[in-house]
Amino acid sequence: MDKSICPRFEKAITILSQRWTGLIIYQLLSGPQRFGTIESAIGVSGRVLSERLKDLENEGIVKREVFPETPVRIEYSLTEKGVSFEPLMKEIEKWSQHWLEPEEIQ
Amino acid sequence: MDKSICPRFEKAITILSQRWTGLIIYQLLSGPQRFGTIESAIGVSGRVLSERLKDLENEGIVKREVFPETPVRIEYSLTEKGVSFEPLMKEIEKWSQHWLEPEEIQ
DNA sequence: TATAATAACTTACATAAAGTAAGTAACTAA
DNA sequence: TTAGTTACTTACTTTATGTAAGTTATTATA
Repeated sequence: MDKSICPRFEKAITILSQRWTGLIIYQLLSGPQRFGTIESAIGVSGRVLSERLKDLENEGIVKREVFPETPVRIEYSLTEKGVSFEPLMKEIEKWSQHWLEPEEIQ
Repeated sequence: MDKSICPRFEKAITILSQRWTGLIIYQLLSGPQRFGTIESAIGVSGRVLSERLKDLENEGIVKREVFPETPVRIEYSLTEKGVSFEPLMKEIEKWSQHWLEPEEIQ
């Protein structure tokens, strides 16, 4: 190995390269959401979603808030650091609209 | 499932969420490179690199060129579609420099 | 009082993806 | 004839993810 890649860049792309992470952040950009909503919106399994949300919380990207109602309501939302992914997501959107044809997907 | 996410966006983020894909594209942005160079630059295993390069060729993102020297030289480079990832990579770089501290990385 | 419902997980197990290291092909140099 | 070089491929192991059932906590319903 001979890695000359900036470690900060590498860390960032490692976060985004984790399966589901990008979609979770993208989904939360539309506002705070519950576990089950994210799960069905992006089609991730509960097992992995649970794992990812913990990781993202540890990274300071996602915030978890408990509302002691019945049944309990838990909302996930983006921190400032999480919201800062917006320009990047816009770039992905822009790229996809320019370079991907609807018919050639899948 | 209830997916209301734009399929083009989803496809784009699926490409980027594949482990190593982003780093391979980033690495090739600095110019055409050989298999072994990419392998050691980003630290991916040959087995997976081989797989990813084929995928990226099929997506029209990477181009493979054979030079019949001895030993044979094969160069991988980005197509126009591949180069178009540059602004996106710049955004990742920008984000990482703003939001990641060097000391907190691994 | 017992049962059911709901949300957010967690656990156990199965399948898929990625890592490791040895092997192959094609060619030249020693 | 043997060794070296590059770009892979193959067989096998380890890790990640998917699936589906189970758990916890709380209230509503029969």
